Amino acid sequence: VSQDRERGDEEGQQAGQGQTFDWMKVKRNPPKTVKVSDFGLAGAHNNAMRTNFSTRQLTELEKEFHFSKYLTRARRVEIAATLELNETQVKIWFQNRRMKQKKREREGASATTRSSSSS
Amino acid sequence: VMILRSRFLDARRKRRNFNKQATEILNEYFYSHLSNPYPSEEAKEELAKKCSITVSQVSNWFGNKRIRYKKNIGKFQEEANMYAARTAVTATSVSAHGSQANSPSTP
DNA sequence: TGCCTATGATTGATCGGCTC
DNA sequence: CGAGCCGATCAATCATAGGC
Repeated sequence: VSQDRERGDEEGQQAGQGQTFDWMKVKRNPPKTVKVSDFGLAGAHNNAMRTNFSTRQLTELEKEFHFSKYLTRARRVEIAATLELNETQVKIWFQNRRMKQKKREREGASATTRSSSSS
Repeated sequence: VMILRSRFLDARRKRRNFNKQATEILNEYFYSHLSNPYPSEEAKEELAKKCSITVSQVSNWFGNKRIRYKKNIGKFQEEANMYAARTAVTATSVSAHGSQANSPSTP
């Protein structure tokens, strides 16, 4: 029957209509791609936002991925240095790349599931 | 710099909008679960079948919808009320009847 | 025809949970 | 106890579709 529970409205400010649920308040922490010493920033924290990989970097990463879906610590260090990226960025790229491939396989498989629907 | 957006392999971005029927189904689910618009894998599959689209597309749709909704709740108010009213009827059919004018729960 | 908004897809990075 | 992985999601952006 009743299935509602939550809330912690402390702000005390609301338009009034559709209530504000938790998922609407979710905020992601900004990336921490700390890239110190680069520009004379007067601030203190330098969070680099979404990195835009160059075509060269993507090409290299793609090549590596084809060679091996998983990275070894050594390989990661090497690639990061070569492409001027953080080890974390390389690690995450492979992570995302694997997920991307899996998604593709899944979608492609469903299409293959056709043809012989014999009887 | 600017550079390269050569997403040279973005031909697939030849997107096409979904049918109005599909959008109806997706919105109906979204607004009837506004407190938690995160369909389970099973729910996504069912929605995908009903809408004749892939599960990934259902995920994309919910992902975009959630982000854009919370980005500008006011802009979706009308749409929200419309679907809320439309689905409110089904909820009341179970219990006695109660009131259906507005949304339940009001702290 | 040009311009602006709506919308589907892509993707670097985050979040929580699990394994080792 | 922490590092890497998975699965889901976020958030910003791309490129096109649609309306005027």
